[in-house]
Amino acid sequence: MNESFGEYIKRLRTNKGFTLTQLAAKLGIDSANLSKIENGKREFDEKRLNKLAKTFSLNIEELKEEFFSEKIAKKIYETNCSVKTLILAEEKVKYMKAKNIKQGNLNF
Amino acid sequence: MNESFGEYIKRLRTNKGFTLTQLAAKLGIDSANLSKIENGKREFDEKRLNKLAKTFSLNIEELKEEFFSEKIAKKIYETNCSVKTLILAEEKVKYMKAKNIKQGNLNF
DNA sequence: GTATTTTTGTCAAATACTGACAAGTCAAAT
DNA sequence: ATTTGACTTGTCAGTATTTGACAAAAATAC
Repeated sequence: MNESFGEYIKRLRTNKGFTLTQLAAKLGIDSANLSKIENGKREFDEKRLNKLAKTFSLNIEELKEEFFSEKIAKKIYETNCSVKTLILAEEKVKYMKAKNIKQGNLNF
Repeated sequence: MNESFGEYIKRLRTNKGFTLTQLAAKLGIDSANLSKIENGKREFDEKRLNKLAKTFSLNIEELKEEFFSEKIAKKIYETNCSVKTLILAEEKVKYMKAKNIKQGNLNF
């Protein structure tokens, strides 16, 4: 069990026997774009998560986990950061949360 | 020791007794923008990291750690994800690396 | 072979980001 | 009270990035 979000969608789609065109229609996008999404050349738009969940009867929370973990993974991958950097990042998140709870804003 | 990247810059600057205008000039930006950066309302452009390091005689690697950890932290914060999601993300990073070493591309 | 499915290239439109400028607040000095 | 300097905020045009659509090519199935 290890795959990109695109591969995840592709697996769901083929398991159900859908073509790109069929699923794309359900999601409200072009089949060419869906192809790119599955192959990691485009991003899946967050606003379509609900349609995706509905189509495959997925728990929306689990789906979001899959989706957001991908976003974070990309960031980690693209910055090519070390474990040390990750730990620092988690500390910063705590700091952000503490600060924004106090101040009630979203600045960061 | 816990601060945002903006606060980090501000601390460096004030410790040296620089004004916004002075540091901004060294970095090649407007003082108004530097103010926004320090207050978390703008992003610091990666291409200016070297000038920043030089100005304050910082180790560029440590500076990058500070910089990239912030980027990752923001992603984590903005997706409001759980620890579980983070663990999943790290697995995905491993997967990405393994896959792209094999395939030699950067698609994800 | 043809038909269907998938992938790729390209483009304009939409979106987001950047740096600069002007105008604003504020505190300290005179 | 006015001026000065440091900092902050709002706005805006220019830039860069991302998006969805269409056409065409490539791969797969029949």
